[in-house]
Amino acid sequence: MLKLDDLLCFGVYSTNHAMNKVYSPLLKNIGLTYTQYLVMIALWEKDRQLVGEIGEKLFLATNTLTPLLKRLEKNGLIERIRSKEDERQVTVHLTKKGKHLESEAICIPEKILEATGMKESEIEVICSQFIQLRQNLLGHLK
Amino acid sequence: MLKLDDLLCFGVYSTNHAMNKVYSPLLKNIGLTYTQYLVMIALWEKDRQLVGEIGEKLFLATNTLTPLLKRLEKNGLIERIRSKEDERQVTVHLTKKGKHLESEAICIPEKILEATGMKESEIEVICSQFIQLRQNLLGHLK
DNA sequence: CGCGATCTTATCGCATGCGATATATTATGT
DNA sequence: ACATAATATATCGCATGCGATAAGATCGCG
Repeated sequence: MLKLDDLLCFGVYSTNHAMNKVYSPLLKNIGLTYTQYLVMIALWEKDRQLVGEIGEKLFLATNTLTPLLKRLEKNGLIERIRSKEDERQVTVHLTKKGKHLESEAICIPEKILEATGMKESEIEVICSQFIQLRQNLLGHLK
Repeated sequence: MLKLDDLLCFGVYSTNHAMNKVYSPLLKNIGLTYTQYLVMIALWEKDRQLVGEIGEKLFLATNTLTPLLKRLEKNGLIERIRSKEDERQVTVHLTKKGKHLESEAICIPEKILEATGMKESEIEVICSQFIQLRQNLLGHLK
């Protein structure tokens, strides 16, 4: 018989939800949704990226990203500029406001760490297990 | 500096996505979405549950569940019946078609196990760590 | 050169999730 | 008994995710 609590997928699913619930109030303070936060982190790491580059890092396609990026643009955090060399491509870059937001976001990870109730060393182990599992799953799809 | 790959949350988020990608074709065969699958598992475990009971197990509120349950009802897998003793409550129970669907779903977990590329013993350890993390996060919210 | 294949982004429809609010019913305190 | 609070479900609006498809630009091959 199928049991909910025995399913790895439900462990991942429900943990993801819990993570979102913890992030939600923190991100609300800086006016971002969770996915928008991930996009901003990608851009803080490296400014001026193509839509496709961002998608590759976040495992998201343009059907999710294009509307999301338009909302970030409307909020004045990024700009989307279609490339002149190759007009298929759209480069995303941070505005001054978008760059400045990083200083407000920088305190979030420690609050999350606290909420996990785990030591940093434990987190590292669990995180690498997640990544391993993710790679196995994605590898199996090919 | 914030780095995407160091964030536990992104590990959970992206693994959840990968899990969904693996499940998607399997669930399409039996005509369920992933969340619908979770609801059905809850009902296969125990038929006749209140909307609220299902929500508690899946960590979902009625704003998600009510429309989802209506779709399952429209597809003939469940019935929703408002209780006569307490007319605030709605009991969800499986139809014959809904019960029968379990036999088609029963083969899914082994396919998922294969896709994880891990041994069952490993899965158990990882899964319990996820659940521990989830409990910590949820406990921190109170 | 020309034209079909490929690439890059955008659009559409549907199903979650969830904060906020509404509605109806039951419980409670005086 | 009756006003009020608490409970259970439903509705609404918005932001993802994603399969399918479209639109436009570039590439590649004959």
